[in-house]
Amino acid sequence: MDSVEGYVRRYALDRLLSPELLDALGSWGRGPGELIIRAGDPVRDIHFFVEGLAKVYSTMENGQRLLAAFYRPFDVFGEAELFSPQGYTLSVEAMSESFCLSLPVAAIRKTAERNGRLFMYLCYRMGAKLAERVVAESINLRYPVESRLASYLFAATDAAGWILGRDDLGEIADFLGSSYRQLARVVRGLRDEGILERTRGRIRVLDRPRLERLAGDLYLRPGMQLSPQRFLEMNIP
Amino acid sequence: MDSVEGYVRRYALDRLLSPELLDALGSWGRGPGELIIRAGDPVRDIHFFVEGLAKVYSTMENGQRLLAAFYRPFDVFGEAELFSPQGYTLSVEAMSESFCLSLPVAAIRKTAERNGRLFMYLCYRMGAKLAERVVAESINLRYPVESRLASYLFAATDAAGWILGRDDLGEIADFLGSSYRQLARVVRGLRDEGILERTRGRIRVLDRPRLERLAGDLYLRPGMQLSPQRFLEMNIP
DNA sequence: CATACAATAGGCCATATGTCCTATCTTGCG
DNA sequence: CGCAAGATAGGACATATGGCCTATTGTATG
Repeated sequence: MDSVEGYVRRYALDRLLSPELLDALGSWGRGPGELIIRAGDPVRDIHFFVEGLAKVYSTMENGQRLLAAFYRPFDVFGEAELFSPQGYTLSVEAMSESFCLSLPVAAIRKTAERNGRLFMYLCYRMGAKLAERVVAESINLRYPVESRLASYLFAATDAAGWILGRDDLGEIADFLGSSYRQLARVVRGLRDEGILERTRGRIRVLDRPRLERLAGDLYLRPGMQLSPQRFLEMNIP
Repeated sequence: MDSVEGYVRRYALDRLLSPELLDALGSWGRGPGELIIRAGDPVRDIHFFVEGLAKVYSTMENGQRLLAAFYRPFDVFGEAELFSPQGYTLSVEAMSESFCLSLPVAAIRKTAERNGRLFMYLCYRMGAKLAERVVAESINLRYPVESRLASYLFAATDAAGWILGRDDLGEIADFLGSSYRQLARVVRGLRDEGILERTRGRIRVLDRPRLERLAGDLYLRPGMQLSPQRFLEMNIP
């Protein structure tokens, strides 16, 4: 973990934000399992995600959830709701020790005229997120639960194969839009094939390469994303 | 159909765009079944959709498609790819006589510093589209083909119940992420219940209220969208 | 340690959907 | 008119998935 100034430098936020906005930056951390954003809460800030691993999901009226994506730094949360009076659409949950810089929406609105670069970056980032959603949607709809579980495990396990965060099978079924029953079947199938093992109720991935081949390449498509610095270099003459 | 100036006035584009960008506006129309945007084409313009009905879909490597949304004026197409070097992500197809104003990306980049309002509006619109995608995704994943077909028909039929555009059952199955076989079964079910009829291969909706109840409320959620004018009024002091 | 509760494991059956195949129907064209 | 290509209708069967239920295991708590 670094200081606010350290993160500002690391991600060139001083080239993205006007001085007033730099002054308005707050900062805070969350531990595994804690919420960074709760869907439905009023939108007071947008958040720059600078440290950790987070998952993003929606919650339907009946309480069912659906995993949207995993995010790693650098990224932005809550920007989609910048002009929405409805509150946050998605919940964001830390899966490891995480750290954010927050920027009050009120400050953004007040200084909008002087922060064209921020809006350009947000346009870039939201455009990319839209494209990601389309890919994820196609895959979610057409691939079996096995592929979706493989994607989930591929993105959400550490090097030793243990799942990050504290989700049990029920939670994972929920996130994947599957039933507990079906997920249990699929887990057994993967276990029988030696791709993972279950020790005291915990899932551990044994054969990461094979898991990747099963995964529909859903989450965490790597390297497609520009930091603010690279974005500015490529788009501001 | 109106003149470019007429549309500019109608949607207050002169308050959204700098004079250089207003001058750079082009215009063109498309008939039913014609493409407004072809996925993969290089991104030369963003498009303001001012007249007609259009559907937006993605195409996967294997040729399968997936319907993303139906759009009516006012809306923007191609803005998600404004900063993307990858070409358009989605295809947009006119379903009725349609008309667009196009704005060259090169002109936007050149005048970016003077067009903060455009970027703000695009942030607003993309944020809303992201939220829509999340809702559509949950519904697509958890609702049966029957609901998705109901949504499709609800959004894509005229007052007399005839389907707009020239899609046959095969195309619709493709768009809904279903098989032809399953879609045919579902169509028969709806026909047996008197919700629609089939005359010489054409589908016609008979009982729109019942169809709406079946639909997962997927496409065309109404009234949630601000024109540029209303957006500016609410967000620019 | 004993109990209670939550999570896991898996049987059983119904439904939704996909794949393959064949017959019928439409439509454009010679 | 009569044929050929494409679209539609539907049977037969396999797979994916969901819902319900029961037994077992793990864990927290008194």
